[in-house]
Amino acid sequence: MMTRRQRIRAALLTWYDSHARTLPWRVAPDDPRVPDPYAVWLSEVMLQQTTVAAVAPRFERFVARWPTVEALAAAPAEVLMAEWAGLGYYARARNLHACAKAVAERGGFPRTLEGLQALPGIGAYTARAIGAIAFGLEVTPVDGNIERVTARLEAITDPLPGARPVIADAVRTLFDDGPRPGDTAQALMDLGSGVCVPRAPRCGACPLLGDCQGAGKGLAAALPARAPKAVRPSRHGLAWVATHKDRVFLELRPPTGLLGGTLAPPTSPWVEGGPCDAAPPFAGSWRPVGTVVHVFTHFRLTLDVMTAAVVPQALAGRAGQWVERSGLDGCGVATVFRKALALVPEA
DNA sequence: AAGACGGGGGT
DNA sequence: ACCCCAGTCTT
Repeated sequence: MMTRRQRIRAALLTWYDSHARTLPWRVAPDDPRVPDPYAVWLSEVMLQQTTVAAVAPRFERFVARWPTVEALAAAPAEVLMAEWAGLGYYARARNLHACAKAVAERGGFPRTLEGLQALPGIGAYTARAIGAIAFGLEVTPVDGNIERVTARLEAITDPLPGARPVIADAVRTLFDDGPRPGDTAQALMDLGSGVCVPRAPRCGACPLLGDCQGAGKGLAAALPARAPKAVRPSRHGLAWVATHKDRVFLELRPPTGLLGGTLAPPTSPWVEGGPCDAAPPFAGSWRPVGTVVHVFTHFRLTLDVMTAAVVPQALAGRAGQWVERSGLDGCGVATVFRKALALVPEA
């Protein structure tokens, strides 16, 4: 007689053996090779707060350019930032570099949860993901996917974020301390990504349907419950895009804070309330070329874009660089400023 | 405990 | 156009 836990784990792994996604950083379930901790770490950091579709091509570029953690550690920071541009949460790129240096220095990744979690940019989730997938530690990472799968499986109706510890306990009880921990974690991720999806779960395709208490109660689509969302404030600002022939003037933003370490045109402060009337950073025949709306996690930005043809001498003493418009891809410009620069007509 | 921190995808 | 999604670090 199998217990419910045994049934769930067996069904999950059997499903994974035939349905595992093929991903650039993944070792297939029937492949005897051991996953490369560098690839597991890099992919998991890139995947924090984002999606497989966005990460896959960027991951391939990263490993082609830096095949080992030692190579990444030796990369110049601005080159790494340029490769990261567009992926968001730029502190991850800074921490990635710091982590690579620390790992190269100590001669490899630590093989314990505590050792992993002490590294920059590796928290409770990523430590468990690397531990389970790369080192076979019998632990289960809890990301949004696994949280959702588990809340449904166990019909946990308390709202997030308060329910987080309850769900984490359920994950431990069901999935820790068993065989194939890396495949178990990846199976849960694939299930959450393709079957047990947020809005309209495909319960008919789920290998765990028979043991899913949420589906049994008709609750699956409604779980996990969430506390009411906070209202997102609105801020306004101006961006000044100086042009000279086929170049635009960009500055390096401060290393920490919003979009830290990325290249951007000069902007006004971004203030709550109506349009602002800040003075341009330097003289020019400024004219408006349009407006960009960009939504950040904690506010919505309306950016009015101004442009002027400016001779470089007029900016003498101002730190920054004139960048060719054709070279803007790969040079560390965040998405909001790519949208702004796209509004500026060719000289 | 709460807030800061991007961007992309579905509807 | 709007809504939803998702880890780590700092304060």
